[in-house]
Amino acid sequence: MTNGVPSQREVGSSSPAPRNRPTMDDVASQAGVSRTLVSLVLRGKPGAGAETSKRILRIADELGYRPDSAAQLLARGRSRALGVMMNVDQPFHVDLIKAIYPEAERLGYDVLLSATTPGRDERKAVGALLDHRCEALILLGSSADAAQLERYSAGVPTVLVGRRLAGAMLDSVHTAEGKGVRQAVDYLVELGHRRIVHIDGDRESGSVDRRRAYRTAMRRHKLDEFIRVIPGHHTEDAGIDAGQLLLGEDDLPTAVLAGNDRCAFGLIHSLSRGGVDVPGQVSVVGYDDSHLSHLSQLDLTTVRQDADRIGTYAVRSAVERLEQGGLDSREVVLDSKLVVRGTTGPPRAEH
Amino acid sequence: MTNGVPSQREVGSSSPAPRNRPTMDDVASQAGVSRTLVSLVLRGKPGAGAETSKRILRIADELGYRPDSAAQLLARGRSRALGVMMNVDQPFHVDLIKAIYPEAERLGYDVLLSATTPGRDERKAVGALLDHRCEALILLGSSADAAQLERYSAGVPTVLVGRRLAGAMLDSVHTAEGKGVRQAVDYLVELGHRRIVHIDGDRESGSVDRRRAYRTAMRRHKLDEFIRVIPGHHTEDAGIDAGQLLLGEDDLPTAVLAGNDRCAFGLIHSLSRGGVDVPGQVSVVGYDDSHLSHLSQLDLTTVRQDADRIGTYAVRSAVERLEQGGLDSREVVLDSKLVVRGTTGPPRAEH
DNA sequence: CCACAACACTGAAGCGCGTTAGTAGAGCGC
DNA sequence: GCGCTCTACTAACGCGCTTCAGTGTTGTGG
Repeated sequence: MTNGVPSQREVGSSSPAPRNRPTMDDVASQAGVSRTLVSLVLRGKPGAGAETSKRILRIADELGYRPDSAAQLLARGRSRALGVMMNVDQPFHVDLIKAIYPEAERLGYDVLLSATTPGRDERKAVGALLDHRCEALILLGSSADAAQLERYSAGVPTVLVGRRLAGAMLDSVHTAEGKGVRQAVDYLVELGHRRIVHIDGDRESGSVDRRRAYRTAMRRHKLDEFIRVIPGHHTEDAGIDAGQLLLGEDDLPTAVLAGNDRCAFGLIHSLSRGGVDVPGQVSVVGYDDSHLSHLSQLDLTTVRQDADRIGTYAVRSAVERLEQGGLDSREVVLDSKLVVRGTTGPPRAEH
Repeated sequence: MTNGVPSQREVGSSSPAPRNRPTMDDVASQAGVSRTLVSLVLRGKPGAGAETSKRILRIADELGYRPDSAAQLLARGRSRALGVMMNVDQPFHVDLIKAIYPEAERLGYDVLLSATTPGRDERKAVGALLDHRCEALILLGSSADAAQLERYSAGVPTVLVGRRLAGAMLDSVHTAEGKGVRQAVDYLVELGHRRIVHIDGDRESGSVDRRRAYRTAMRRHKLDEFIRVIPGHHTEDAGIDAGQLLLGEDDLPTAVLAGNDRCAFGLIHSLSRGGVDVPGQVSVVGYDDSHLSHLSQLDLTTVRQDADRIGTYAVRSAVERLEQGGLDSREVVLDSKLVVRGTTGPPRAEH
């Protein structure tokens, strides 16, 4: 059994289970009442006698009855479900999810998760959510174009998380990317850095703003001539590639602003392998403060986004829009700030 | 706008959108045919004329019609959806998800994701899946007890991933934990290690087997007296705690077998901070080979589980059970093997 | 010219529930 | 005894879809 066909063994035989899930009618007939009454009792509406109520509840429990959400949806015309699209290997999205669940539950909504993966693009992921009649869409790190987003938004309230869309007709929640990046640049400049490079995140969420903020901040410090953006992505691989690129050049920058933490990890990895000390020779700053950045010897200096608040506000936006049918699209901008850890330091002495 | 109330600005006004999603009836009346026919055409069943077919398809497209999966489920009595429970911050689960989606799609099934988080336990997560009438359950890293699992399994085919349940009446897919651990121990012993400690994963998936395999392997090498299991979890924090514990003792072991990669990261982190060199003074082995282990200077020696194959087999198990109604519960055991990288080396010379 | 099949299509029932309108009976005041 | 209000309950419709059992029309062979 090296690496060929997996072994399979029979381990007993499962019950010839009935596999029939009980319906409301089952509960009703068991209790000797009408289905309507069961429905009332189960939803806590008034109108049933105390005795009967208790009996119905007991029987429902005994039978293991669970309301069928599909039927509920159909009957009441709404699903009470929020659809959340995430990129399953963006640790920051994971942090967001953790904040989204409790807030949704608090407000009485279900959460439907749909992940993009290599091979499962946004359209598919969102399509799945729509098919299940989510009442609102929360898109984490969408890279869809404006037209596409408008289309979603026309059908169902849509909240864009982690990205801003100029003049769009949909809600968005994101951090003040500009501020975080500016802080990072200010800090590096203060340490004495001038040759500060930025690895960007292509079309991924927040990238545009971070790129622009980087340029602006550099200019404010009169460092126009040192502005340099290396095209990248929000992945470790992109960081590695950027590292290789830099290693192949004559002259390393003294500091790098990565597109996000993952990219920073990859970069540090390849720099270290290339014999370059971080932060001795090159300082590295990440973005997100995903929980990995605190750990391992990485100890990454990064720009913190408050996932809890972002997630919470995203849910609230969606729900408010749903329940108050507000007409104005809203942009929630949360604060972001630099967290200084161990991957940054004064620039090396230039040779 | 430091860290107080987030700024909110109005950014325009959304369309007073109709927000009415088109139904089959809409398509039917537009096309001047019956709903039945629309249903047939949209599902590619024969029985409609070529012209009419084309027209219906065109109109459905123009209207942006999407079948309502709730109604479909109700009507045809099955959801064609697999429910997957995952722990959102277990990177290994993420790898599994990536394999599950395509295989499910290939077999014509939807995937419903439900995450456990701190504050959202397994019951809740599985409950949500059941409410949506998933036809089968795929549980990644469940730590539910046997009784609970039996209960799930009685209602709907259930596949347990990453864990084995002795004599249970449900399918399971996992790696040969024993083999991986044995390889790791063999390797360490071969390098000359004797004081090999194991940090376990409490009740988390695979832990029991790994713990037992560790003990067995140690005994086979006549290292009974060095057997030591430190209670832990599959998290970085547990690794950090274990590291602190070890640092506080007189005598460090020469090698540690962590419960999984995350735990290994935490351990390495705290050892490094404590001035202990890895692998110079202590060798560390992880478990999972989650994609992080290749990266950063960690370069973790670990036991590889083939996420692709595990995910694929999990889906196949569920679907086969669903479609062939097989009666025997089956256990799929996949191979696992040690991947040697940079966190292991010969033991330090004992003082 | 009739029987019969093949084709293109339709009507109606029903999935499990929520909801609206309604009923039957008890209690009460006068 | 009448009208009234309450309480405790039920019948029936419809959500959007699939499916089963047809219906009507055309073509074919004898």
